[in-house]
Amino acid sequence: MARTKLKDILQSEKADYQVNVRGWVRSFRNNQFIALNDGSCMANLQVVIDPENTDEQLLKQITAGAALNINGTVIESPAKGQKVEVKAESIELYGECNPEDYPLQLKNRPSLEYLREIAHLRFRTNTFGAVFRVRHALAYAVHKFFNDKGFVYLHTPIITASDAEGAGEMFKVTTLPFDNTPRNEDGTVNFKEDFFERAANLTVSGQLEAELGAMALSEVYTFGPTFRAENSNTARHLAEFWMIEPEVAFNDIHDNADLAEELLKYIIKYALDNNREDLEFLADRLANEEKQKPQNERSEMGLVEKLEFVLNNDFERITYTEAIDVLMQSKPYKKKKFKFDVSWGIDMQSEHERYLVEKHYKKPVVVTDYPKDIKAFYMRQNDDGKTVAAMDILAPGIGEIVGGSQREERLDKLTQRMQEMDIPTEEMYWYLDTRKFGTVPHAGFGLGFERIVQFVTGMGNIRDVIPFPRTPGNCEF
RNA sequence: UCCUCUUUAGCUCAGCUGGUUAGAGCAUCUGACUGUUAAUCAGAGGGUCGUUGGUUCGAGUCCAACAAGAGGAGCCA
Repeated sequence: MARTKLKDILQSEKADYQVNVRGWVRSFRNNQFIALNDGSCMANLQVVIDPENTDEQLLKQITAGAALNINGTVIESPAKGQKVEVKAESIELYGECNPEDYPLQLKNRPSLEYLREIAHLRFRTNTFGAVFRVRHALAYAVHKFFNDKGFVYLHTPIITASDAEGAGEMFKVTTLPFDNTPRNEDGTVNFKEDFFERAANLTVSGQLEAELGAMALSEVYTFGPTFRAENSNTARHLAEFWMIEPEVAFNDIHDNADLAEELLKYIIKYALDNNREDLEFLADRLANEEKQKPQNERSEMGLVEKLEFVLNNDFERITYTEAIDVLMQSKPYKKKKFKFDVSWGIDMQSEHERYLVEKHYKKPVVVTDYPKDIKAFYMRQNDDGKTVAAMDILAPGIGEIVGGSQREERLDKLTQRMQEMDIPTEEMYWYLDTRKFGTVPHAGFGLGFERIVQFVTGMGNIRDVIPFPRTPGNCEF
C-alpha cells in the first residue's frame, strides 16, 4: 500500500479509509496513543493501538524518536484534540530509538543553544521543522518570482580568482601543499604551481559575473552560497550563507528599489499563504520568548501581524541626506544618547539604523544616495559629485537586509573611480569590456537569504535558520 | 577582534554574607494504566559543581588564567 503523508490526512479531515503512514514517534501515551510526525506538516497524527493485541516487545520499542511503518484505518476521533486519528492494524518498527541514549527528549524543552549542538537531530523539533519548511517555501518563492518575471537564473562561479569587490575576507582555494609550498624568488607563494595556476578563492558575491550576464540576457539573478572569512561573531553573520542577486539591464536606482520591495513582499506573502500553520507556531514561540523580556524591550507586534504590516504598507523611501537630517533632529541625538556621532559623510552605525527603522519609521526603510567614499567602486556616481546611486533596505530587528545600487555604466567614470580606489583595472578587463561594448544603465542588489528567513520566522540567531551553520571556530557536521 | 554576562544531574534551573552527606522540575529506569493530548500515579538510579592554579582550618560559593556558550559592538548580507 502506498504511503500517505500526514499532511494530507490531517488537512482533508476525511474518515473511513485505509492508509499506510510512516514517521517518527513524538510521544507515546497511556500505552495506547502514538503521536506520529513525518515532517510534512507541523501537527502530529494520533495513531491508536490496541495494547492487548500488540506484541509486548514491540510495545516497549515504541519510544520517542523511533521510526514506524503503520497500516490502519482513518477514523473520526472520539476525543477532543484532533478531528481524525488512525486506528492501527499493523505496526512495523523501522528503527528503534534507545531513550537512554537519545539526546532529544522534547519534554525537556531544550534551549536553542543546546539544539545547535545537536543540529543533526534538531529537525525533529517543532521549531526547526517549521523553520526549515518556511526556509524552503521562501527559496521556492524566490525562484517563482523571478521565473514569472522572465529572469534567467544564472549560476555564477563558487570558485573565483577575482577578489576585487572587497566585500570581505576570502577563503583560499588551493591544492598546494602546506609544507614545501612552492615559492617565488621573493618568498611569495608561487601560484603558477597551483591547480588553477593562479590564486583562487571562494566567492564573496556573484554580482560582477551577474552583470556580465545581464548585459545580454537583460534580466538575471543568482541564488547560491557565498563565503566570508571575516571573524565576525554575531547573531546576523555566517561564514557560509546564501545570497540572492538580481541584476537588471536598463533599470535605474528607483526601478531597483521597486524590484527589491516587490520581491520581499512576494516571498513574505507566499509564506503567509502556504505556511500559515508553521508561522503561527513560530509566532507563539516568539511571543513566549518575548514574555521573558522586560516590557520596554518587547516588540509591539506579533510575528504574523508584523509580516502582514510589511505586506500592506509601502516601504519608506529616503535619501541618505534625509536620513542624516532625521537623525540630527532625533531625541537620542539631542540628548546625546547615541554612542557614535552623526554628521553627513558617516557610515551609519547599527544604533542609527535601528533608530530610523524601529523608532522613527517603524517599517522597512529604503535609503538611497550614500556618500561615494563609503561605498564600492562600481556604484554609479550622481551628478552632485559626492554621492552614488546606492540603495540599502533596512528591516526592523535585523538591520540591513538588502544592499544594492545602480552600477556605473560610463567607462571613463568607472575607470577613474577604480584607479582612485586602487582596483587593478588590467585584471578586471572582462568587467570593463561590458562598458566598452554596448554599455547600458543597469542596477542590481544582494539579498541575504538567511536574513530574510530570520525576518519571516522571527528567529533571533542566524545560526538557527540554516541547517548546519558555519561560523568562526565551528564547522561541525 | 573588543566589551559584558553565563558555565551545577541527560535537559532547564535553584543553591543566601565561604561551613557537615549538593537540591527541584522534566527526562531515564522499574511497576500500574483501554481515551490520552506537555497523559497521570507509585518507587529507584543519576553530579570529580567547565578546566587548571591560588586564597583559606574549610571553596559550588572568593581570586587569576584558559576554554566553551550567549548578548552587544565593529564589518557586512
